[in-house]
Amino acid sequence: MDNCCAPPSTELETGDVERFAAICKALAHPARLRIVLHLKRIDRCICGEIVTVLPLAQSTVSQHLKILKAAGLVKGSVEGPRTCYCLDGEVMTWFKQMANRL
Amino acid sequence: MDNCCAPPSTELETGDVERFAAICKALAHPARLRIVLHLKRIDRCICGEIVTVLPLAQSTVSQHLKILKAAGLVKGSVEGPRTCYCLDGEVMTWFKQMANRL
DNA sequence: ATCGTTTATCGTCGATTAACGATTAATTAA
DNA sequence: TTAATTAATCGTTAATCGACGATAAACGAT
Repeated sequence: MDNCCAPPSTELETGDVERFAAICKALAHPARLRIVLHLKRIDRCICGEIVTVLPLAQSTVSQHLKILKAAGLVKGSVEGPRTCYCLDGEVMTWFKQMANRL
Repeated sequence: MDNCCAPPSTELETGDVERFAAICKALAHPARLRIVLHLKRIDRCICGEIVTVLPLAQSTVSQHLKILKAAGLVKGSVEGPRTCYCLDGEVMTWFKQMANRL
């Protein structure tokens, strides 16, 4: 209505709102946040290692990883009997940019 | 363990993780995100106006505002029979800073 | 082919969330 | 004082979440 020529901070698209909310939802649990922070620190690791770090059952950790993956924050690649997880840098960056527009 | 002298991005405190997760939870609903965006645009407004903007019942909007207030993102001041809401800039800033550390 | 390791999925349970209408409380206007 | 306006709270309902143990699936090693 008035910021027709504002370059840095235009209004968020409708789809962006939904996606940002979905990512927030994935990050809204302390255990999942810790998983993300752990993956940031060590870059990549398998599910089993996360299980040793968190006070949660293996199935619960697997569930949290599934949620993070569904939100796009995390990528998983099967390597033999194990699965290696890492952050998706692009999605992380997108999230931060959106957060900065709030 | 190795970043003993890294100035910009030290590890998050335990309490910070909890708080960040709690704020994410508050932002994890599209309606609440829209409320935050609306408050950013118009700076401050009463509950009734938000009701006209969102396709939700008055009681539902009031609940969402309560959740945003509990998370610290929003402040409300009673002005006669109505309540005026606005964002808490400091909390918003804290959230963005934490997000940038992910 | 079988065993051990690792991870994902299933089923269950209690707790929490989201939404609504109805009601109550607070305040202004008539 | 009464009526109208505005917002918060209550009570209910269906749906979702979070956690777990048990089980199944995938794979490497023997």
